[in-house]
Amino acid sequence: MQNLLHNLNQEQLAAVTLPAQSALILAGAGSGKTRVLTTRIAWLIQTGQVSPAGVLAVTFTNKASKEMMTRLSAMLPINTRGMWIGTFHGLCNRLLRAHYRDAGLPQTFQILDSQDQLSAIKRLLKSMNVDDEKYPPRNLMYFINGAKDQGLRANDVEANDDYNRKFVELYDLYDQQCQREGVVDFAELLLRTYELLSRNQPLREHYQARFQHILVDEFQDTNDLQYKWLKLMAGQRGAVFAVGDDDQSIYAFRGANVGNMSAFEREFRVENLIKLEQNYRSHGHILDSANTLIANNSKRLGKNLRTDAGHGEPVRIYEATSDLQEAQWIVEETKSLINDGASRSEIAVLYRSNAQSRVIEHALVASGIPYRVYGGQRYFERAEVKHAIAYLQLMDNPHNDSAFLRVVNFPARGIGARSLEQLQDAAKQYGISLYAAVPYVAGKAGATLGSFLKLIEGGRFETQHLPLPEMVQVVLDLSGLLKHYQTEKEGADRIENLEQLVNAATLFVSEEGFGIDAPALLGPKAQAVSGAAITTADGIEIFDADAPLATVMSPLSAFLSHASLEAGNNQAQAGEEALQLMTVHSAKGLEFDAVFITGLEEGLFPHENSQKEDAGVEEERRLMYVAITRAKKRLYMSFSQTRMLHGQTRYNMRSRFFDELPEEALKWLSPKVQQHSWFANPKSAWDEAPEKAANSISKNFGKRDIGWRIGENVAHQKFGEGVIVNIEGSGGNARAHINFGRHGMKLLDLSVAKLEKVA
DNA sequence: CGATACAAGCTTTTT
DNA sequence: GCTTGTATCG
Repeated sequence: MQNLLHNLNQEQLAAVTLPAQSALILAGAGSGKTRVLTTRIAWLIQTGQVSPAGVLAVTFTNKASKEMMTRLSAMLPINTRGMWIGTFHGLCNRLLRAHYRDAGLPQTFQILDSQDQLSAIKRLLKSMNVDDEKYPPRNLMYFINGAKDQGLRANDVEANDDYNRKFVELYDLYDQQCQREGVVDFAELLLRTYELLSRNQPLREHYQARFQHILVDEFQDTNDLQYKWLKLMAGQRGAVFAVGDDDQSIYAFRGANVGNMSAFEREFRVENLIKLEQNYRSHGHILDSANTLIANNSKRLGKNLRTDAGHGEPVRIYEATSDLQEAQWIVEETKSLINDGASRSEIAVLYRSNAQSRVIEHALVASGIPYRVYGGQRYFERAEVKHAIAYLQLMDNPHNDSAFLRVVNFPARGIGARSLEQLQDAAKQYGISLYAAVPYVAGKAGATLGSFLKLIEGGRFETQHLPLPEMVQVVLDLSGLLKHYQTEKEGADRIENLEQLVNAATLFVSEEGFGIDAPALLGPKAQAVSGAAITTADGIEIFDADAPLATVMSPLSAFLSHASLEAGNNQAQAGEEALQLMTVHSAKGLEFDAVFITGLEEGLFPHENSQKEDAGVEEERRLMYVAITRAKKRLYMSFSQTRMLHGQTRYNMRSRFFDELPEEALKWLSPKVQQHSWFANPKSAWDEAPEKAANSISKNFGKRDIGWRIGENVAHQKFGEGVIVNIEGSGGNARAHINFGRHGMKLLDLSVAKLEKVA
């Protein structure tokens, strides 16, 4: 016990040892949040207040839940694998597998990832003859997910016009299609579980009694449904220990509701609100910058980070003439950091949007600095892996039409659009899956389809008693996927990825505790061995969704869930010591010795799409706050006068966030005010497109007489500072397009407008 | 049925 | 500027 609690500061200790009531922990960046969470669990168990089985710990990412289990294993001499620690989705999957009948799902229900969901929606629109120009599939997906994230079914959604009524109707049809195919999307996992527990009192009471302590990580990221889910799980007695930071709420765009924090405080009658404000990560100037910036937000629970480390170095700010030059500068600074002994993996380059990485990557390649970009394609999302998975899905649940369509003619086996049209007609006519409709197709098409059906059924028969990895290997061969890629020129990588799937299966089997006998648990027997059956007073039999997973689902079903729920690492290039490139969003939760925040320009960061709503800019500011607080020792910020975006050169003003930082913590590397001539940069115009450059230069020379230049900084009485983006006309008729940042783009008559030069 | 051409789109993202 | 998705040709 002494061991467990020593090294905690006052605030942390207070949080860890709170009584068994709901509590809210406001944990600032770098304040030891995960430590408090895991120590709390360990302390509860060690002091005998709860058994490991009485703890439910919920996170958002697999990474976070793994981290929690690892740390907990180090603190306690127990097997954490059996504990209920996981993501919202992972835990719901487990519950639904155990109670699939009550939840109204087939035992082998499968999980759609976002890709699958979108294609399912496209398929629905097509079969319903809906104009996908008028009702874009993507919008329908947002609509459906948005509704589900609020806990709303189609008939709960209010629609006030025909357009929305159509969306609601399609939402309903989409749900029907999923039900027919035995598939659920991510939001459905949560909603189904929520509905299951709302509806089924004995089941609800069972879990409510079981989980006396519920701990939630990153609480600020919960959406409405997750909040309701927690409320339901906790019941009247459960103690919810919520850890979060309202200043780091950056996922409102996908349904996260920071308001859940204050709602929680109220509705869970929180008596203990503890703030963790001691920061162990960043030096003073960096922290001051973060604090000063975030103070500009209005809706905050209120928190100020402090550090014992001194001021440290000032925040370095650099103004580049072009995005190209900004990248160049990053390379130079990185080189000198490495020269001074910095480790490449301890340096991060952050940007607001992915498109910005290209210029930087270019410069890095040219200079030979190894780097790693986060956010690329993930293992289970690769086309060839998805194909292999689709074969496995069909063997486990043949009614999954998405899987069927993905591989029915891949590798090519002569089943074209015409055959499929016949098949789809038959399926629609009888209201059955494509797989089930195959016997209804006559002629040659029917025969070819029939042989595909035999392929799947043969595969299932052949592999039914094999351990999972061997099953995967057989499917790779039988499907013809390996052969297909062998004949393809660039198939080597794909074959390697496919072979990797066998390894992934092996690893999965050993990690999740599916022993060699696991296939014996397939089918209805699975429940009989769980040994956790409960009979309630009303005689309802309940099987507790207890670990190991092997007791509630077959290895194949489990592996397929795993593939959907954990798409795998998204690090592009693994291996050596490399510079870290990522969006600010993906940097959340990470820390680095040195951090570059790049592209700090009005329109980019804060992003233009966010500027319409007030709440939008506040979220951008929180995003900036997250970015700043990633840095331990050194922080750079940069912006550029010109930037290529969507194939066009844009002239941006520096971000408003610079005006919200404490001047005394900053050091401007380039003069704060500089001549804004793009002639000054020999690379920008001349080298790239000689013709274009000549044009704009002659244009510019032509405008000399008006006294204004493209790219020049100006000030307007009403609109404030802006940049001249373009000049049209000449002499007394000259008009200028001026980007006033937060006031937008204006077209002003130069002979009339009262403009001042900003030196 | 497969390969190639052109148009449209384009913040952030985990599960 | 580049990627993605569909339309058309062979």
